[in-house]
Amino acid sequence: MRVATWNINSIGARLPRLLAWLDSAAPDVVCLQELKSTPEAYPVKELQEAGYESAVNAGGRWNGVAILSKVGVQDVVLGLEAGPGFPEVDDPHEARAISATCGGVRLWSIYVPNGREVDNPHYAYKLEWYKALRAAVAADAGAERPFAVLGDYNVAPTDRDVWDISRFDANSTHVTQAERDAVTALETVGLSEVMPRALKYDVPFTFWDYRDLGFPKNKGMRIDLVYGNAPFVAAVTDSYVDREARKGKGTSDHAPVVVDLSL
DNA sequence: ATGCCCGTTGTTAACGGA
Repeated sequence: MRVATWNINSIGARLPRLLAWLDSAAPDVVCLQELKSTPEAYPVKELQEAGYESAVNAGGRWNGVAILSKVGVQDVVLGLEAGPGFPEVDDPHEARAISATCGGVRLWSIYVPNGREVDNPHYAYKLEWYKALRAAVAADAGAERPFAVLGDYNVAPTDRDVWDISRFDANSTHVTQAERDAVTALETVGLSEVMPRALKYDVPFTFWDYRDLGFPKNKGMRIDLVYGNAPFVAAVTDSYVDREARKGKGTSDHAPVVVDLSL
């Protein structure tokens, strides 16, 4: 089974690129983030014609997550509301999480709040959101069924996971110890990271800013991550960041992360 | 070549992204 995660930065604008990538990479399941779509505008028919069922949590102009599957989508849950400790900071109805069971694997697609600046209330919201996520996934993480949380974590786990750490200051998000601790705290409930291969260069960045020739200069960040429970990690045969999908016109600013499983 | 931001909206400026 091949699963993937991709922040596509608008499913409306990205549909041609998405369909082409589904055809070439042929994943069984894809976790998508940043749909930037209303439920009505979500291209359910086009994706069906490509062979994928959709579970969708669409938030309109901002956010939005989905799970595409060729192997079924069962027991769909929208958001973190199902778990205790859902953060009440900012808008509690932002479309940032969805979970489903696909081909016997329980999967979450998450779009973690950006945080904006360390002194912005959105940063505290980001840390609260991580706490709620950990609580929400704890039971599945400890279970026997293969389980993984895939998505845009909006955190670079180490200094190596950004192109130049000296470009980040004390008010910069994505690289603070508190954010990194929030991610690694997922290990306390039984999850561990699946590290992808880079297809080029040493670090498998997943995001490059559109501005200032970010991609050609490889000024990237590794912020799209996969955490799985022990049965999921044991089944992994390969993982890589498909930076080819970042090339050319009309691309997302993120590249997909692909995980192959012997399931 | 991978090339000088992009997507959305009570749109023609503002906001968010990271």
